[in-house]
Amino acid sequence: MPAKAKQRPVASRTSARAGPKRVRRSDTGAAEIFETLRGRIAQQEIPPGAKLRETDLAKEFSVARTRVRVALTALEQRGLVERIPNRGAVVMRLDMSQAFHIYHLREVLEGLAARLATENAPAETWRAELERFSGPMAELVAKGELDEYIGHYERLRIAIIQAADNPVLAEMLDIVFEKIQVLIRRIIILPGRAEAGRQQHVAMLEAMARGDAAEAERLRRAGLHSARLALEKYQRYIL
Amino acid sequence: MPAKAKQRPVASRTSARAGPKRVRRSDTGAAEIFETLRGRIAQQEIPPGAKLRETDLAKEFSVARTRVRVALTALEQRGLVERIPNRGAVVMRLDMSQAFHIYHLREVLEGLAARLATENAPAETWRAELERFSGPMAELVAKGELDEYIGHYERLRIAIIQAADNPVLAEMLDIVFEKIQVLIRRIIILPGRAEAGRQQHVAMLEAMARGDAAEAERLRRAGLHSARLALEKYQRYIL
DNA sequence: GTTGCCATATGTGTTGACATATTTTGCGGT
DNA sequence: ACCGCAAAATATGTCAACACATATGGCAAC
Repeated sequence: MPAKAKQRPVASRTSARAGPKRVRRSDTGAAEIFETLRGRIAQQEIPPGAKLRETDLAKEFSVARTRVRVALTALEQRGLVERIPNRGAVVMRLDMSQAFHIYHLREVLEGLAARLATENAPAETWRAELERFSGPMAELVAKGELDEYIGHYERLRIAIIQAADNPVLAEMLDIVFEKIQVLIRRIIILPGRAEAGRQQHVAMLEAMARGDAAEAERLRRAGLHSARLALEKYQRYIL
Repeated sequence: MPAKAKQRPVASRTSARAGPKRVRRSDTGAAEIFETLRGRIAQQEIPPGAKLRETDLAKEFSVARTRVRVALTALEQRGLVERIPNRGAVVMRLDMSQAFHIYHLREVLEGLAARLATENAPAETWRAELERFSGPMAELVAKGELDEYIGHYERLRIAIIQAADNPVLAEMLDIVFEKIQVLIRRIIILPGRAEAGRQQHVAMLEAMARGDAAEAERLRRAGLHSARLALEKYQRYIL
């Protein structure tokens, strides 16, 4: 029974990755490369369609190409890059149909997370968040302070997933989230979307604060459903 | 510039893997090793806790160790094996808590699949399956012909996922399914479970045949919920 | 000036040897 | 007999060179 050694030496880039950083990897060092590239891809530091050359990456990270290769294999398995034989790895492009597919998934996965979180955590847990979303957040929205808004949004999302206490679910949400991270910023700026999302979160948090797990799930799903409809309506302005 | 069509030799294997066999791989040949090992692990041909030695596998498949390594990396990413530095890869053991976590996921994922399938496919699609589950299948259950029962069960599940037409969802269901494949056989033999499952499928198919997507989702979720309860009740007899 | 072909260059895929960590074996002491 | 320690054996991790496929650029023909 090997106790897992905590290792996360470098990598802290500008990126404020919030999700569960624990990724099943063992190959020494390759994990860092994987994480770094994953972050860059998720934030479109490396744009979709860009080629990732093994030799370049090997030089940049000062490692042998083998490790880069392992990292690329991992990225490929996660669906972040596509590897074409003898031609290299290109960053996956997110088309609209896939975005919808992912939103359907988010709907049920985050709904489940909300339900489990409500069931597992004491109801008081959500009081503070509820007040934040009721009061201060409304101002942030009104003032258009979207960065801070997104920050709180993210924190709540993480808290819910942690409270849900289901590692398999957490991993899957991580996989879908890293693919659409960039989309979220574009959806939030859609007309009325930020305020709508805030109100939906307030409603959900009220259900959670009173321990109504089924209703929390229903409301979370409804929220993401409406986000998907907004995406559909304004898709020409987004992608 | 002529676009070259890439054709990949489809590895037909003895194992009757039913799920979407399309796995994002590019490294030549490693895909076959991956698929083979995946099948063996899913069916417990290789038991949980067993060590997978790279050198042995390399000899068995007559390939260099590198390719085995790539395959093992893929298996690791899928959560089928755990790689311990300098000690090798061992087949993941499924403990009860993880089984419950996965069942929670199945509940929402297959529920979503049922809903989408109902929305996408014409209602008549499900007539034949409905009749099969209403009539012949009842006899199979009564006679204890569980192999054939499971076969039809599987076919329907695949058909629903295909009709749902959501590749991301299909992939995730594949990931969770390969982990608990063996559990399903053990659950089905629990007292009254086979017949209960059959009736639940009939109810769901009726909803699907009348195009009631929301109800189909609800019923599928209810079915898997009760399966999870059975698993919980009889867990001492299963693991 | 444009098109098709061939040589060169770049980058990926593969291999085998080497380095390092772990497990096993064997020996001697208590 | 039983432990402990050390050395051999075994298996994994790493690397650098080689083989092969694809893209690039120049040159000749029209």
